[in-house]
Amino acid sequence: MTGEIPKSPPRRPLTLRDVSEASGVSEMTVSRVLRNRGDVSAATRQKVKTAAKELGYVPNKIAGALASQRVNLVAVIIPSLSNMVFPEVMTGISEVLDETPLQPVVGVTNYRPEREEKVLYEMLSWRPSGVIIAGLEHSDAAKAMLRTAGIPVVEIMDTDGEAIDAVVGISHRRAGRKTAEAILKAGFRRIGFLGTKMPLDHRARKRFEGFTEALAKAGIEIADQEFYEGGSALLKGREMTQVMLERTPDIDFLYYSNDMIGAGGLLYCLEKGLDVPGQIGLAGFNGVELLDGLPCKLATMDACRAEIGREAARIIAERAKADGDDGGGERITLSPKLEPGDTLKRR
Amino acid sequence: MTGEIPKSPPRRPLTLRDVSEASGVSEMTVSRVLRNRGDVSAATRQKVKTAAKELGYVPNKIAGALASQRVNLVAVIIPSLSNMVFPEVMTGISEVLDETPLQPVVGVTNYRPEREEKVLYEMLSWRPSGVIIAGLEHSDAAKAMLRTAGIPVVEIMDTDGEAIDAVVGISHRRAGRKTAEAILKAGFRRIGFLGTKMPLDHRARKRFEGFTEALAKAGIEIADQEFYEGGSALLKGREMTQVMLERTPDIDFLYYSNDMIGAGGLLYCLEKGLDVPGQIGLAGFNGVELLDGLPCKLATMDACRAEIGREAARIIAERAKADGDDGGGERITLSPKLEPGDTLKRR
DNA sequence: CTGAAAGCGCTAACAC
DNA sequence: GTGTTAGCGCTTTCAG
Repeated sequence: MTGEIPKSPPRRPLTLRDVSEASGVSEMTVSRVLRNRGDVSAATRQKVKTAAKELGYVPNKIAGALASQRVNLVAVIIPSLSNMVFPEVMTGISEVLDETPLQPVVGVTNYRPEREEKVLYEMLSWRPSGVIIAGLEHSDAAKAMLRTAGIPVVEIMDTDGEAIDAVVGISHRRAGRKTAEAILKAGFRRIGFLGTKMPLDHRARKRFEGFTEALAKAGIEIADQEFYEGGSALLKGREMTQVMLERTPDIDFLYYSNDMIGAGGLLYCLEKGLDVPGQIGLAGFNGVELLDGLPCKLATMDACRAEIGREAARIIAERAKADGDDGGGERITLSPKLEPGDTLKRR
Repeated sequence: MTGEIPKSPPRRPLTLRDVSEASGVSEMTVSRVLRNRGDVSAATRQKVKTAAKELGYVPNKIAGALASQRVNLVAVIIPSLSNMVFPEVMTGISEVLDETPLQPVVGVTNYRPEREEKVLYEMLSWRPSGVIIAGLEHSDAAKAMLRTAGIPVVEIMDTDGEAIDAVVGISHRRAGRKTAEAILKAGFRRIGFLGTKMPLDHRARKRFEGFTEALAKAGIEIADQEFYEGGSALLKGREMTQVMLERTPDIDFLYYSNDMIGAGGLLYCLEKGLDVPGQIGLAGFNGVELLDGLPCKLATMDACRAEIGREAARIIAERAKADGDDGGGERITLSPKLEPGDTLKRR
């Protein structure tokens, strides 16, 4: 396509040696300058820096990592980027790692265990300094890899279960329970559940279990339930709500497994002119920012996403600094607050 | 904290040599088996595979990459994860790269050039097989790095400007222009603009420029404008809309620089009982899925996000396979379609 | 089909 | 302060 190459760009990437020759300083000293390591006289330091900049030298971290047996990468393995939850976790992680030499590298599993296993294998083969991974449920092979990797592992989001090493999260069972208790206390009795079909979203499942368990304790059963898969969550929330209200007209509360479908349901109820929460109450889960812009505030429970990211990163950073000679097995359980908004309190 | 280590996990990660000794096969042959390279007898192949699995060997890609001078990583550099747009681009990229040995690695710049420069430097130091980077505006240093890296570079999202190598995107100037033309054609005349304050979001700026340019051609000026920064976009859209409607009551159209604030504005107008689009028309930009769940469909223009990701990945993948001996400089301009929805056509 | 030798580009550990 | 010498764990190349 293109005729001839204009200015021939160096086909071979530059090496330390090139900088060494250009500056008349030994490779070793160049290396020292570029890493701010050891004492180098201001004069040579300057010479080297100039030469490196002029050549446009970019160090080869591959060689550096192999020689030093140190990789400043943290593997972050999450199920998805497309709901607002994981980007916020990432924000928390970056916030902390930005203060350190560590750098996050993200892998996405799409909630599929085989995929998780593969992504994990791939990332571990780069010998990262630590792993932050969503959830406590992993294939046996994945668990084995994490255990034998010999690096800090922080499982995040969920604390209901056995951890491999450290954990930072909330109890989703408890979150479900607390929400149910608040709903009952507000006087609602005919309660419907709306959620994702995903059998692999263990956290949604645990919330559901905690929820039904608390209802059962009060002698109440879910009055109706509806699940969805794919598509626009807002639209699905709207549609499922319509279906449920038509199928079970005497229902007086709708618990959504996430805020997005909850928001869709809320918009639907409002459009239909239903009295919220007089006639029907609603609650979601996550505490997404989006809710602030809705006509009325959906009850929700903040999942502490940024905080979880920050804590997980802090654990990795501390252990990376301590270089393995300290403990491990930290367990941090955050307590999500129920935010009743305008859709839960019966007036 | 922990007492004594239970089963001592191998402090030293396993090497090819460990597998070699365990299987009684030379390192070289083990390497061949593990990479499916060259001919190896079924018998030894089996021996090696078993040994590797039993030991839980994970190859060291650092050493592999250094030796082979090949890294199957693609650097993807984007401004943000927290609006729906880049996650969708990522989806497109993954979709294509999943069929190849290449793997995307994401870096986030938060719309800051210094940050972009640093992230780019960091990623290039891992010697990736290609770079996909958002936008055409980069610091001189960043441009120099991209040019001298000697790997395929695809700049995405935007085609209004000079490219370093390949480009895949839409013309945001044209998008702004087309939207303005449609608005004028529908009969609106007192038009307000609402957007982000970010001076560094060049694509939003170009849309704005194209928009005002098309209006000017019809002898019309923006009647009012309002900008925001940070916070919940939905809420900001609502607030800005209120401000503008109060300040400029005779306004008859609101053009939002993104769908999220547009959705907030739409909800506000609907709540106020305004006749949309009879009394006031609205339009956003991006074509986010969320709009499907709104009470009425906001006019928008699809930014072809997934498609852009797919095309960019395809270019990198093809050139990686061709190993540099082919062209470069591809230029793909996608044409976003205006989706008039329910808020643009005057009835 | 299998193995031995020679690096990949850098840094740790010592000399000077 | 600065230079020298060995590798890091793998793959390339070339011999059997």
